[in-house]
Amino acid sequence: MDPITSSVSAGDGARSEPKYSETATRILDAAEGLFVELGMEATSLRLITQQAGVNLAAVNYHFRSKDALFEAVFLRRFGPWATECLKELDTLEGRVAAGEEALTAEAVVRSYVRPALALSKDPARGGVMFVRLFSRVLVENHRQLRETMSRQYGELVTRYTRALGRALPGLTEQEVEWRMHLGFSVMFHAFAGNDILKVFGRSAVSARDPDMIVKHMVPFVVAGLTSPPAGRSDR
Amino acid sequence: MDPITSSVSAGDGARSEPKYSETATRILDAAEGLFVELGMEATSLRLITQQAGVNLAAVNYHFRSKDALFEAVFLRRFGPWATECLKELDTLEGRVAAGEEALTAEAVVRSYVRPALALSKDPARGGVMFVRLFSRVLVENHRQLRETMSRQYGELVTRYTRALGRALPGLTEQEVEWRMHLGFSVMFHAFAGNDILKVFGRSAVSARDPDMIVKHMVPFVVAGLTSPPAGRSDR
DNA sequence: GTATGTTTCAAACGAGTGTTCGAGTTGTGG
DNA sequence: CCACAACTCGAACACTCGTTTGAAACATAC
Repeated sequence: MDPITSSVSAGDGARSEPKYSETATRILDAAEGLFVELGMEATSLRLITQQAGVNLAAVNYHFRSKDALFEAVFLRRFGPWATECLKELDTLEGRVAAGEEALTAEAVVRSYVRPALALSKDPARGGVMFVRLFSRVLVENHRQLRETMSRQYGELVTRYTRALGRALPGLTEQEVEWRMHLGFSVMFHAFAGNDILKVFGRSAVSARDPDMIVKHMVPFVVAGLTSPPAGRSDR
Repeated sequence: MDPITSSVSAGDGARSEPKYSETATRILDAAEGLFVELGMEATSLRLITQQAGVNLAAVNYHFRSKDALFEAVFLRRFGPWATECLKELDTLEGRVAAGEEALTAEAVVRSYVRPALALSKDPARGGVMFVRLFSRVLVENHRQLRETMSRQYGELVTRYTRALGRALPGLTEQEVEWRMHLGFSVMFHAFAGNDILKVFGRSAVSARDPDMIVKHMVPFVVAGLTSPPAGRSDR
């Protein structure tokens, strides 16, 4: 029987983290690094399997297709991150409801930065790979993956928009969405190290220490989010 | 004789905008759109030449190779943008020296946003294509292109760093570089429409009107740039 | 007219792509 | 021991890829 259906859907309708066999894991690990470094199109299955030390046909056996492999590589990291984000939001909103904390933009930002930071510092969960992969997904056009994301993780963005809206009263819904977009964008690309200075060969900065990144990025993002509303009219 | 050497280097050592034959231009136009939409690796020369209505071999005749074509596609837009940015910086610094204007972060930001905005609104110069292409170059790894950039356009980033440093006294050189990186990153990805909400299928926002983008992005970036320095210590 | 240099074109080249297939191997329960 | 499923493996399939070639078409100058 093919191992795909047995691992991805674990029975009920709830989202679940599939367990992978050792071979499948080796493939995922190798593919992750190569997708991040070379991009999905430029990475061949032969390179992946060679680096993973498995047979070429194993990819199609375990993942059906290259596209499905990419999706699996991404979701393996994205799932846990999203789960942790929702948990952070839960506790934050709990504390706010209990009057123990104010719902500030910084608190919201930290609730999604913290899981990303934890991931970045944990090599066992892919380290900085996930963020770099995400920054690629933002720019490239993985239609199939986007469908999965909007189907399975729509709740995430809905809840963040609502929380940010409450943290930033005085802003229209459109303005909130704009700042969400900009704030998340900065985080992922900053973590991923997509540095303009690097493109120009002036990369003294990107020391790639995740703590350093957070230190510089969070104040930047918070300042952007909390800046006074843009001009009143719509032109 | 091959037309490459005759167009790219126009004699002296100065950077020059090469003139392209009609066939070469058709190729550049088609390639630009496809590289932006599909990425360089996923775009085949056959697709480009078919869409451009030229023979397949024309690419290698006019541009030597696919890699060189990509570089040409990018530099055709980047060159004019960089030139205009330097011009804006010149006039800004001139007015500052004459005491007619203060050197604010916003003025610096606008000096690189304005050329990008002008480009985005001018279909004859590629419209929004250039910014989207740049956002891809930020994420992907075009080694050859990066060498060209750092060789030919190092001045651009040097001058911006210096200007921003003067506009933001009180910041260390490292902090200035960090904010440069973050500020430019936001601009390109915002213009390019690399929207997180879009990935999740909640894309009510990205109306893609360049003026709208500027309206929301500039205050965000300026607020981030001018925010108080991060914590004093280095941890 | 011929000669010369530039540009186009159809066809092919060899290498590399994702995917499939069927035989082989391994491991587990009866 | 056997049957049966899960898994691995080498070989092949049917393409597509970027690039090259050599002959034709075109332009320009003498």
